Amino acid sequence: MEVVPAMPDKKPATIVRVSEAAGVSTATVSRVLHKSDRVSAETRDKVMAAVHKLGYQPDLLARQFRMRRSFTLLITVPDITNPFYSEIIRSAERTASQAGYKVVLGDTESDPEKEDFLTQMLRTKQADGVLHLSSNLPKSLIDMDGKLDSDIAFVNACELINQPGIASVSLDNFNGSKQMAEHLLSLGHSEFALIIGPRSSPLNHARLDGFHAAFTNVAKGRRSVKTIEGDFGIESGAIAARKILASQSLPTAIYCLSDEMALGVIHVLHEAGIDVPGQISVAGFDNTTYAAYSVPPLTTIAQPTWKIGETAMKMLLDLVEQRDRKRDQIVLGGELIIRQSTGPARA
Amino acid sequence: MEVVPAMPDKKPATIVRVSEAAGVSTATVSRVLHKSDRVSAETRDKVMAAVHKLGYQPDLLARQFRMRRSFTLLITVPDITNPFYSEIIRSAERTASQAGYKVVLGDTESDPEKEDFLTQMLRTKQADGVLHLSSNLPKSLIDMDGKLDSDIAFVNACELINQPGIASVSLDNFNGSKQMAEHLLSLGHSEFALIIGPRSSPLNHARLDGFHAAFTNVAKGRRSVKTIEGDFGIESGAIAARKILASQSLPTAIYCLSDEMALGVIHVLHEAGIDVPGQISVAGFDNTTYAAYSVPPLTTIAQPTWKIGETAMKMLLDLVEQRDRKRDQIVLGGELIIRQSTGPARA
DNA sequence: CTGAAAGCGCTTACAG
DNA sequence: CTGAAAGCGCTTACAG
Repeated sequence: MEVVPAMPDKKPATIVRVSEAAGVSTATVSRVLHKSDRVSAETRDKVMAAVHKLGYQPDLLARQFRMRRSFTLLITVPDITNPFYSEIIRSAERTASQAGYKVVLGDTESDPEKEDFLTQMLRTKQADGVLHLSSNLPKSLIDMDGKLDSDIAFVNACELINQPGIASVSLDNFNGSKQMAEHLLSLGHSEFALIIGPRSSPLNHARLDGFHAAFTNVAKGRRSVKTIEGDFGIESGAIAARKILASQSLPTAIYCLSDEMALGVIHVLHEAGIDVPGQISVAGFDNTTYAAYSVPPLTTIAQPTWKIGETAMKMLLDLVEQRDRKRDQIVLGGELIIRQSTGPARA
Repeated sequence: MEVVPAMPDKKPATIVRVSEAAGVSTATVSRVLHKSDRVSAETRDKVMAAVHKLGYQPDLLARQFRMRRSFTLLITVPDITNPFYSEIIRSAERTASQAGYKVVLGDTESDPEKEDFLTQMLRTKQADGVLHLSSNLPKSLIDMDGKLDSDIAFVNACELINQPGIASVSLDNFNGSKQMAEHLLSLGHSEFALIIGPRSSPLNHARLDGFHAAFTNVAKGRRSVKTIEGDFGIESGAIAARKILASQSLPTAIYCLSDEMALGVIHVLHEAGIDVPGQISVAGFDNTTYAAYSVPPLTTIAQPTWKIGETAMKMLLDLVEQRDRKRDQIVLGGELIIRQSTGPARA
């Protein structure tokens, strides 16, 4: 015969009911559940038995309220659609969840208003800290001297805010770009088109400086560099490529400051029947998954995305749990990955 | 002369301090802030003045606790790295935030354990509802009869759970796949390789059935279909392509049940010097951004990602706010997009 | 090792 | 239209 299960109470069990069932105080239940300090094994067993019997799930909203923190960390992402960020997010998320924190992803679409709206979560206590992947300092986190409020657990990564004293992890953009320029020069290129990100992004400067730093005095005289602005997205790369094709003389190499833009460029060149790298070499920056699978596979600068996400999140956790107030600025090295999209300059 | 700003209080203002400053009760402040019902204009002005003067930011953790909801919605994403989901997430997120809800993204990596862990958030009140993009029913949401707990605000999308009575929005996979098969047949193809997703995914069945339904009795006799399992990701497409190349006879068309896999296939064919579509046609499914920019551009079935995300999120909001308990199952049509990766079968 | 009790900052019947 | 007051479910000094 089947035993008909008793109709369970509609309301979920609370800590009070657990404490009654176990014959202890709510303080003891709380201690068993969260800090194993000084609870007798016997008491612990009684409590755990009651927890299981009642199917108790703590009301985390109450706990968060009481403890004045949400155990939630915010990541503000400029473009959730860009695979470069996906990997950073994934590693940051893993690091956070191992430490018992949830992650909220905010897709800002590079809009300062949205960044501002999202970072309000820190002021309203809905997030304990933020990993900010943008060079804009959100208004909502500024204190009266116009600087980042020092009470806020804030880590900046990838795109850096131009202000001292902010914890950050970023790539050595200068040297990454310099390596790429050296590679291109070694292949005999001298007529370049550069597709850069939005002018507002400080990234462009470091990468442009690195690029120019590669030219020796000899090379300087003969080079020509045409610069076009994109937004790091694939479509902007395609648009820029069409502009290049419409111009008088074609460059021998197109260097894009993101893989996405490079993918857009390769697409348009293929459409126009131009061989890559036979007629024009194309290079990117980031080494996203698609760079490796592109046709032809893309020469690029690999960012250590996994390490960036993990390092930045660890710094944030240190800040949140106040283990550390050092506010380090960490710069990681990039690596030149030579694939088939670059080759000797055409005669 | 500069006025030195007074040292502000360390602690943020509370509703009590606002009520004191405004000379009203906390009840009135709360009413002004959240429900405009029956508050005199005069009182409202006094309260708002106090709010601004003190720079009051409500403690949302307290509010959430008191109201027994978090105004947070969870989206469980099988693979945050797949651009197909990015668009769905973006539209769902916009819909939610317009309604005043935050969105938490959980990257499950198709792991039922992680799905289960994340959906615990509904039990602990950290999320008011979930948009679940997976065909696994999370253990933590099951009630005693082994079915989805009807108290949970749950909407299923894309990959569907095989159980009746669950609100969902999905694509007409059968007819999408059938259209693709008809396109391929019209080009004279008869030797096919099919790269499918993981066997555990019910999607495969609908798409396989649709594919086979396109064959007339006449065509049936002459066709050959070889099936290889992938995981919808780009690398699994590349691996499958290498298997195909290693086999005795090459198919005339490779139909992949995701664009990502198709991109992996095209990459490997290019590497092997095989012309697409001259020697082998390649087709995908999803119409992600990269499908359009692929070299050659990819023939695929467009999913209305924007509409899926928006519709699913609206259903979830209806459930959460109890406007609706209908639990509709919505099926949206796909669209065949013919690009240059498919062509006439080689002789 | 354990308990009694205060209190976190809100919202919401209830009463007027 | 407004106020006094209860109470949401926890955690944490404090005391023993």
